[in-house]
Amino acid sequence: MLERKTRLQTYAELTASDRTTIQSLIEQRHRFVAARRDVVSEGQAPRYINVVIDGWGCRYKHLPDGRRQVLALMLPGDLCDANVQVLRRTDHGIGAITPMTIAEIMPDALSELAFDNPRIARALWWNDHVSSSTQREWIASLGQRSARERIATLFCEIHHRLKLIGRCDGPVCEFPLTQADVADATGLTPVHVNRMVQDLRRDRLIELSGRTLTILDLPQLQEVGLFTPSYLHLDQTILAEC
Amino acid sequence: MLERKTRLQTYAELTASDRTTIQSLIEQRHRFVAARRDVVSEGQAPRYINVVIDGWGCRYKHLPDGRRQVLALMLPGDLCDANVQVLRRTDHGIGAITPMTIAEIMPDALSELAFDNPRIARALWWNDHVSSSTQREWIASLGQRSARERIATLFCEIHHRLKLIGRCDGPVCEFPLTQADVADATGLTPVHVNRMVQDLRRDRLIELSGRTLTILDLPQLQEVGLFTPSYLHLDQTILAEC
DNA sequence: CGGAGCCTTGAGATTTATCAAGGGTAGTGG
DNA sequence: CCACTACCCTTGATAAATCTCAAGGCTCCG
Repeated sequence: MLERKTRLQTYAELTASDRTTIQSLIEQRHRFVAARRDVVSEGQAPRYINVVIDGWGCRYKHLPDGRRQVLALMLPGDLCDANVQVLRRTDHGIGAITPMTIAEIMPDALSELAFDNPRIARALWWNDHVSSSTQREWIASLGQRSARERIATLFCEIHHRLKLIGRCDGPVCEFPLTQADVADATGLTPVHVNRMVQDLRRDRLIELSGRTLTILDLPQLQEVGLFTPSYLHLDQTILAEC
Repeated sequence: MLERKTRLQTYAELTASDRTTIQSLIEQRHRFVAARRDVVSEGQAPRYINVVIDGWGCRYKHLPDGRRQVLALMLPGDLCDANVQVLRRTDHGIGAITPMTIAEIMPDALSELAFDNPRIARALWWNDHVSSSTQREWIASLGQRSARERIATLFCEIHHRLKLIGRCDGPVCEFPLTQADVADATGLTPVHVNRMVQDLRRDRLIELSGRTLTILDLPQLQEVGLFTPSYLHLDQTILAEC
């Protein structure tokens, strides 16, 4: 099994004992969610803080008439809703794209931990900050980038995030999203996503088949997508080098 | 002068003494920013936490090639960047739309205050939560709503937010955004914004001229925009009734 | 009076969506 | 092992939404 590494552990110089504490918190309660089922449904009152141990998911939201928008991708190590205890009910859902393993943490246990341990508090802080920054980049993407640019950007983001958690084999990584998922994330039609993906293939920038994405020319793909990884704040993470 | 009311004061049952404390924090250091100038520039290292006392601003971001996206509107009472001390440099800017009065708060003073006072901490928490929720709604808007729907939604959001801070006179409110600003916020072209605004006028849903917006038929406008105010979490604020 | 900034309008191009159909593939049950 | 189904990807033709370019008008202010 791949090393389990929460995103928290990438955000601050945690000591061995910090990690053990977090690890034990994470191991207490696991939940398995089948592909295409909800981890947290829209409107549901959140009871736990969910940490993705394995599998891919997404945060999503529906308009009143049923149109669906993916708000963020959740990859292994991601913390779903650090601050959501305040909420009566969530205004969005979290869905599993692949089968997922989720660690459920008691909110109180985590806040206690953060209270006692400034390094962990800081890591949580950072986690929020990065997801907020990523949300902002998605707004810019949806507002300003063309279809081709959005898709290129999405591929770049995924590549960088997977690399950070050690789930990239050079230019190759897993890619379990369907083109319909990509459409929901980019605000495009599945048909149009398909055409743009084919363009990127034709230009020898990527290969995509099965559930595998290969980035043939990352610098070029980044240029096509006007992608700069700064919003992921990889530079301020400990694992930036891996 | 209009009552100064920070957004914080709408998020928790603050006592008179809490308010005095916040008030004194806010009164210590004021800054005036001319219209169309930056409050915080992109890439700048933030030194203070900025609270909007008066005037309208926006959070914005540029793509590498210069395209500009407005990420959020900043109205009186809004806290610009509660958590940004962690950052070396911001990945976005904050610009003044009208002349603005900004209170600059020392980050340390605020965190100390939050540490000592759980009600204020809770209010800060809420503030973050609402802006995050609003960001999510903007993602959904840009991804899924048509031009007409986005513009209707923007008008509705502004109306509700202004009403909350007591800056609506019935259906009438100030609206200092140019159509180019609306274009940057909705990811559209100024020309197209113009046409959609005219449609909404023609349908007797709004009036917009000078710097004044009148919503002639709010329920209908909300329906056109598929707008539901829940993401603003007005229901959980103290001032929901005003 | 002259600018500058903003709004408005028209014509035509481009991007993206819609509708419809066919093909591949993996898993399932007989 | 084969047939079948379900899900996904692909393609084409056409329509709709949005953008681009260009020009003119209005209003406010110096």
